[in-house]
Amino acid sequence: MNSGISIKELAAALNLAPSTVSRALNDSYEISEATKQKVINMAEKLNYQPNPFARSLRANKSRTIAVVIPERINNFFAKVIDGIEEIAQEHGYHLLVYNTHEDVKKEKKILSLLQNGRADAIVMSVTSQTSDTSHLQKIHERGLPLVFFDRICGEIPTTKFITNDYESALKGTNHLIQQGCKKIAFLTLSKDLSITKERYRGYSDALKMANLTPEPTFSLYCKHSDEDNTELILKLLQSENRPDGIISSVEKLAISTYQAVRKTNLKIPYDLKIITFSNMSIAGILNPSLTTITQPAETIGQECAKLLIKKLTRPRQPDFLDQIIVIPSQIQIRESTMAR
Amino acid sequence: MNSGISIKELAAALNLAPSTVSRALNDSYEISEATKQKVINMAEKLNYQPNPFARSLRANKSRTIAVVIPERINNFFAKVIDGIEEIAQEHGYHLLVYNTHEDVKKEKKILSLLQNGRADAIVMSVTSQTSDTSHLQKIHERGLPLVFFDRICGEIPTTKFITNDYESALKGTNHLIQQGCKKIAFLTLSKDLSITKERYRGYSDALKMANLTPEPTFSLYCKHSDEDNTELILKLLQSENRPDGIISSVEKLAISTYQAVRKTNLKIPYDLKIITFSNMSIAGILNPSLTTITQPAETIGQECAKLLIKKLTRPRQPDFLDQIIVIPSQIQIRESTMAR
DNA sequence: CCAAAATACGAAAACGTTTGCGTAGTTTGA
DNA sequence: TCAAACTACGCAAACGTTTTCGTATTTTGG
Repeated sequence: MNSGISIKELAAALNLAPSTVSRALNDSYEISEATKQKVINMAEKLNYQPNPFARSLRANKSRTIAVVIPERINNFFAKVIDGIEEIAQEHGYHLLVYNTHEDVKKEKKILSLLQNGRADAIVMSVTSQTSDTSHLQKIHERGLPLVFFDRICGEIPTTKFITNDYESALKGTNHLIQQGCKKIAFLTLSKDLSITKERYRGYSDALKMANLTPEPTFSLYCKHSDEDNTELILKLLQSENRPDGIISSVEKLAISTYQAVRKTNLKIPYDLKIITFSNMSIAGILNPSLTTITQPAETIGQECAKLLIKKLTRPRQPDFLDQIIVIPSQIQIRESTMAR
Repeated sequence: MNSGISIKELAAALNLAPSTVSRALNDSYEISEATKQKVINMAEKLNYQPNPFARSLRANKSRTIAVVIPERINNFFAKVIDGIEEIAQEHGYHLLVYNTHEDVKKEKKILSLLQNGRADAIVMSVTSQTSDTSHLQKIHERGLPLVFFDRICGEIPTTKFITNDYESALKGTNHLIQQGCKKIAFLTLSKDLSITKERYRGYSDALKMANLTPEPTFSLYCKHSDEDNTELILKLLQSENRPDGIISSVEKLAISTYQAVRKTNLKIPYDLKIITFSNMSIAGILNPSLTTITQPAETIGQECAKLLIKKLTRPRQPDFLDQIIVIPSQIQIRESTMAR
């Protein structure tokens, strides 16, 4: 299989002890320059590659970060991972990536697997089903560095990275109001999600500030397949007292809304305006083009990774502060929220 | 850090030898049922988690598969990884995922890192820059199981999984011809890519069969940013002898085409018809909706993983055959290729 | 009833690193 | 000049598993 040579064989080829070779390769001050050069040259010549598992076993470090996301076919999460990977690679760290598929059972299973030290740290965004957080608590209590992003878990005292969910939702809703909307609906995945709560707060406060009352039926909690969501939204659009504006908490519900609108006689933005949290690059070529609240995905990933790397690579770092770091989104206004 | 208990401590708690505990946990026939139960119960009670690095070191296996892709923000690759992960998880395998960002230098660096046995196998899709394949050859010669999908490397004698690129491109081009196109352009990334060659062959043969001649200027090789691509396509569309049909080898060039068309007076499908290889779920809500050749992404991932797992989990498996396994795409006809 | 086989477990080595400790040989310092 | 310090390296243990080999005890069989 992995027929590489070991440090013993390398040492034998040099008539040196393995310990000397190890120190030479690790640039120890105890080894003379001459010897170091010899070792390095021979290592190059024989293509010596240190066995990562022996290293990990010895050092109790894996140089690996686990990333746990609820969805892979998602521009936001993909970009976050790109950001994490960028920083991780700079420091020689590898990424184990796990997709929970929005399934809390899978999330628990995966976190359980990660208890054994396979990864030095975990960066994750929880499932829309995650309300019981004992599995997360267990990981944190075990001392495994854990940070959250986007869909965070408030109960765990660690650092979380999010965008300005409240403010963006407030601004987004305000934008709809300014464009003339009176009956604004809020689309999201699950009540349990941190982002749902914050974004709903922003939505709700914006309505109140405009002396509009948030109707209960205008908050749509979608959990199922894209088809089911489209159906739900269609029903809302066909109801007697239909909304004239929509703010969507996640990208795919905006897509479902476009799908649903196609089955009606409604026209965006004339009969219905819509704004969504989204990292779609193609929002601009939808017809009508889609107004988005663009989350700083890569930056979030980079910041997560930077924090982890700092903790993992420097000696005696303190535990992560129980804090929420906010990186603001940018609203891109397009046709879907044009005033008539 | 990872303050779990070791098998020694577990053995001590049971007044047994570590070897006995190990055998008990691995359900060895040499251990009595009574002892097995005791061990299992105590392991549960003390939350014993075997150290994966000790195992890997001992067994020279990592239970890890490396996935190397050129782009993460891409529905096709995301779905393939989902497929790989599904099968891998069923067999207790973990996924290290690397994004080369279409950069062959990064590809080389990553493959170099993978030489040390960190992963038991590699499944990858090469960069659009990959023409020299020595780094891939080296991995293969080292005996590390390696399979390719989609963007394959013909020089390496191993198993490759692709879709019916030639046939799909042929059918897709034929479809354009049937819908009335006379001047059909072909968009792709790089001449070096396997998929480019096959899909171009299909495109070219379809033209010949219809007594049309493929014009050199109608083959667009895009390498740069989305903006540059849009510019390139725009120039093509504004040229004197502009195409009336486009078949795009990759999703994002179809998107760029939509972007470019927006800057002209052309109307899809009246002035220009377009079909593309794509795994976008939202092809249907583009305006006009986009005719696609949908690759069986999940299946490709699953098949890659199945093949690898078979080799990794069964004793004395032969090396992968030097063969290409074809899983057909499905053409979904939508508005973008409607006849006038 | 006793040799042979089967059962159930333990001791120790091995996987490939890194590192604490020991030590020749050399250099330093008063 | 001679003890002290330093230089440059080797020995061996340790990380946590799994597995080979060995063996005491029990069971089987003729």
